[in-house]
Amino acid sequence: MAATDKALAGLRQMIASGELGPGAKFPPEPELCDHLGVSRSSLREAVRSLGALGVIESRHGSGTYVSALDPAAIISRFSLSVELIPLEGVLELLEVRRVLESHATAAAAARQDPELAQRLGAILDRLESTTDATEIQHLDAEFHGAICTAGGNSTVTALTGVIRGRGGHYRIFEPGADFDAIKRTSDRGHRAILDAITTRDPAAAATAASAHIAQTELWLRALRPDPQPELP
Amino acid sequence: MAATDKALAGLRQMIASGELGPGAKFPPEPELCDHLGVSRSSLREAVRSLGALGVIESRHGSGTYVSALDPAAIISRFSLSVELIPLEGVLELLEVRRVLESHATAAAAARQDPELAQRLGAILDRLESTTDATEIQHLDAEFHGAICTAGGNSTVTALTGVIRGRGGHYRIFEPGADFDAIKRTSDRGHRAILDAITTRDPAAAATAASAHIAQTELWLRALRPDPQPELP
DNA sequence: GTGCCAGAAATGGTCTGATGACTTACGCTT
DNA sequence: AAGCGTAAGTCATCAGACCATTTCTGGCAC
Repeated sequence: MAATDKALAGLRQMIASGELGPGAKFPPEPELCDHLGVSRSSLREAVRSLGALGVIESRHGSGTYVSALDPAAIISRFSLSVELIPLEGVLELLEVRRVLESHATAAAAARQDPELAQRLGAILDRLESTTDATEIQHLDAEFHGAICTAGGNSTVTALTGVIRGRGGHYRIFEPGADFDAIKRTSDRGHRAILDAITTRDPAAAATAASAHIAQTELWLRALRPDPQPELP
Repeated sequence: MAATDKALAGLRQMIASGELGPGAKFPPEPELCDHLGVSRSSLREAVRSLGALGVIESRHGSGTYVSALDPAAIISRFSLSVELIPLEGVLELLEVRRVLESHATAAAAARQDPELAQRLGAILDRLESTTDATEIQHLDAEFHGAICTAGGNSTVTALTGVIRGRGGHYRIFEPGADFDAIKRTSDRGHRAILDAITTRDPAAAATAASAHIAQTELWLRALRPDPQPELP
């Protein structure tokens, strides 16, 4: 087995066996090299691999630690790869978002939480009064994110967030011929979702969310040419 | 910005900008070091990071290439991190699987595909006649995997597969007091799913799949102590 | 005794150079 | 034209040195 793979397997085993739980500190690099039988370079490459996956994290001058191993945090790391997926693949991902988010929206509607509806309404008021593409994107994320959070499953929130972030790189809301029509349709969709939540109608909420995201899929399909994601 | 981060950003930018598409080959390491302004160690750590995420892959003696950037392949890389998530988190993930897989099962039922029903029936025949834990796990994966594939979204198939694989590390089907009852309930659940697919009833299929996976969640909750995932 | 500060120790981050291992391409032989 | 061996190209690994950051420790001032 290759050196880096050996180190990778060893590190994973230390976590999987329970020897090191969430937040635990690894031995210093020289000690790990000795224990795993690889050079420092190979060990460090293995550490980077697990770091990219959100499993461990190194702090300069302090040490290397097992992460919290929280599913939401780990899924968020996916954005590093998802942001590079071409449009073809993004459309498949949007189906995942549609299914998960309509589920979460129904769960949010089932909750007896007037404060949530009020907060969502405030977001929509701001969203409907702006035409700035960046602001639209942020408020849209805030709206859907708040609903998913109310849905109660942080993993779903993280996953839908990653996918939504990827879709956001395709600027639907650029000033153009169709801008007004698209914006009006989008605003209507958001209001339909909020109405269903306000009236505590989970089935209507699921339908509204599903339709809203399906509409986004249609817009993206029309945008095929020239995707230019911006990296942070 | 740190050297490795600089290299990471540079590599991602080369892909995101379209300079290098799926399958394209990167320049040799020394050239990349020069271009990105970092040492070879730092470059290699950045490459490993993106490799772990399934974005690029290095082939010894050949070169470093952009991966296919297929969403299903990228999601499959998640198993490296998901397999390390503690039981608490796995339960949240199972809700994701339940929602996605019941959707995919409904889609499979909507298809007019007698050959699928026949194939699934053959799997269940084998599954019902075995009591070996490993074989049960494999046949269960084959059954649900075939259904998800028929659902038509490879991203959903990959995601549910990763989560199912994680759950599989908790051995529900170990010989014990409840083995017979659990096995019988599980078999019944599978048959209910197949019946719904055979009769082309998407709603019933979604319900059956959802109930079946919810049952798994209950069994896992009862298994809290001593999870020992086996790494390959 | 408490709080602060400087220095020392511990630890990860980066760079350099050399060597090994594998793949690919080329040219030679048959 | 096919097969084969060699050479070039490329990634994999190791070793050692030095830098940057964090953390610990001891002593000093109050």
